[in-house]
Amino acid sequence: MAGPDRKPTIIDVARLAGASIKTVSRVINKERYVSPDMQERIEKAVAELGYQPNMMARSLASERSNLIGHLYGDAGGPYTLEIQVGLLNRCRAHGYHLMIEEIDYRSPNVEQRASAIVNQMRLDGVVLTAPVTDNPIVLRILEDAGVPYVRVTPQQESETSPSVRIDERQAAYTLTQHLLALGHRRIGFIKGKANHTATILRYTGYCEALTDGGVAVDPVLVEQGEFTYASAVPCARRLLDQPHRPTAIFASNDEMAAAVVAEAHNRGFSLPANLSVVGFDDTPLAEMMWPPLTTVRQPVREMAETAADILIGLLSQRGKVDWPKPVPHQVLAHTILLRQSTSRPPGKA
Amino acid sequence: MAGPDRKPTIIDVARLAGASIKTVSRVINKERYVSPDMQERIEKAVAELGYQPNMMARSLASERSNLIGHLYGDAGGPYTLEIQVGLLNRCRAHGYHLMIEEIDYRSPNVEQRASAIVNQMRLDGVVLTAPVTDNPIVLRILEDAGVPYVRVTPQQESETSPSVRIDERQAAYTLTQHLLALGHRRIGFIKGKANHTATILRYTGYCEALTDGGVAVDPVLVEQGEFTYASAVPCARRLLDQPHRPTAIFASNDEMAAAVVAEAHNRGFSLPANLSVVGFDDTPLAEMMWPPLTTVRQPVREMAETAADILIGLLSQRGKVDWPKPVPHQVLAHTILLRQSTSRPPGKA
DNA sequence: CGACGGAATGACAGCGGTGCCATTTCCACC
DNA sequence: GGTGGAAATGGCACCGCTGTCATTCCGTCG
Repeated sequence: MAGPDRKPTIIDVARLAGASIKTVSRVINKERYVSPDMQERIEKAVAELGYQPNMMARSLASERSNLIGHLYGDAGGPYTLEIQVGLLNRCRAHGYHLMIEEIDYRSPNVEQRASAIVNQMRLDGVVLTAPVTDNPIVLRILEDAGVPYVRVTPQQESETSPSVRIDERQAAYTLTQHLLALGHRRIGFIKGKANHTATILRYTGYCEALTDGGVAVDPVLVEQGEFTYASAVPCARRLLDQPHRPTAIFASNDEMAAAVVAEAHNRGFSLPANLSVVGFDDTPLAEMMWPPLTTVRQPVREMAETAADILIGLLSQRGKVDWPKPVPHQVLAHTILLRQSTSRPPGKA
Repeated sequence: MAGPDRKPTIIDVARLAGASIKTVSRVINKERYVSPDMQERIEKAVAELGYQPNMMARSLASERSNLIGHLYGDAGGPYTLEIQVGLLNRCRAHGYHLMIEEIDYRSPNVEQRASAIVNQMRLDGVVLTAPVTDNPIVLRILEDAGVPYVRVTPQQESETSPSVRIDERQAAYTLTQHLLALGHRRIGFIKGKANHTATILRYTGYCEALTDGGVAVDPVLVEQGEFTYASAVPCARRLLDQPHRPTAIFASNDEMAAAVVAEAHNRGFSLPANLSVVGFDDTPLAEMMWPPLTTVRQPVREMAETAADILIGLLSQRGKVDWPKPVPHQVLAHTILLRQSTSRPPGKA
């Protein structure tokens, strides 16, 4: 109980176990060439002292920080949170710690900030989520610093870094087909934020499904939103107030779908009888709203876990060449969730 | 362009600027006693080399990690995310980095894990959110390690650590009063997870308001939920299927309120005409559902920012006694948000 | 004019580990 | 019995920075 007040160091352990610090280090790091006897003595000493290796010292000496960073752009949403949960799961399992950094990708000093994050903290690896995934400055900094990174993004697969995604185009295609199959012909669409890759892919899927189904894409039925509830309200209004209004609306994410639903309720429509609505993402909101929303589930958590696995897998074999060729790309399965916000269009019972 | 390949160190800067590394260190740390001339030379050298101090080395030498941890229990929800956004804001502003760690407070090795997090990473300070705030093991470890922490929790204020909260009892009281003022007399209540402090306080506020308003608390109208949508579904059913059913329902959080709303819709009720519903927290869901939910807004982000401020404020004056006496406790203002899920009870127009 | 105090700078020893390179011990094998 | 090599251990420099304690260089003051 007496003993020195400060935290025990490896030296204390070595002394107590009657070994050299180097040998203690070996035990801590599970290296080979330690006799069972010695190992036991050292482990006992560690336990007795409650010794915990100092990460800082470890990192300094070994050039490995055991830190993984999550760089993301828009603070918000359940998406980011799910990503973190997934990352955390894997980090914990593999002895890494997670450092999260929001980065304003529009700000003029992204460069400075990204560089500070990466270089000062000496992150071992980084996971990027949209829209940071598309920022060339950030990517360059990571490349320059030689920090491996994995991107979680629906974007075009790249030669230089691994990525994890679902097939967003296909998902949107299938979801649109579902509406067509129900008999809808006038299907409104609310796009996401301009320039986001997801926006483009989801819209493409919608267009292709219509075309393949023999329905022309009508620009009057396409609105530009920004992935937020508020942004979708005016879109929903314009769509619903048209004289010849759509019988179904495909919103590019669940939040915007919620806005459509709210506007429909406001007008006294009964859903889905008067109007079918579908969203995208399957955020918690989707099943909490009324009627529960037909949408497509993106396995966000699994995607994050996969990203972490790829990253950690690489880190563990560092010293090799940069990336295995070809660079790994994972496409995870999505799920179309048919809930109660869709039905046959009015008059086509 | 040529130059050494490795990242520049303080030594390179010193050499280039013709100064000692100690002086460079002074400039980096904005210490006093550096001549303007010297300062300029060094800053120029730093810029030229793109020098970034190595946090690991810094931490090791200075015994300060510039790391703040967020320890939380239940992965989920917009709450955790908002907290992180708030913390991140402050961390960024003050040069700290945020390390997030989920900790399973029920697991048998909480102790080991909490200790590992705190001691290995040498966190400078920690912010706790419920329900980790109430875990004596974790608290003890923090105390033992001498790591200052701030709790974001409605719980009883403690002598030993600062806290940030809103007056949950009062908020619930006011919200209940609102329902009473509208003319409701049979007001159902769905409690949160047992043993959570918030659960108790919200329920207490409800009971007190009823009593003060001359209405007896009817146990038939009180259900036990767990703060989740799913847990509230059966509660809502029991409440709504009673022969003499309540005209209003107070759910202990927004998610559970959403469940009530969904069940009401299922029964073809029109809201709020047939049933008033209120929630608690003002999660994004509250304004995205239909009808938009009357609830009480907890300024979660500000609470996190306040917690961070308290913590950082303390860290900056380290070397003093532990905590200033008395330990700071902040109570932030909540806001009752009257939206469209409440109205006079049927028949009392 | 010498003493003295503050400003400006530097030397050097750690902080607590790991990497690299001995060194010692112990066998197996010829 | 000599020898080569793997197993087991230790010594020590060093990772990149800060804390502590000189040291130098003034300007001021009695």
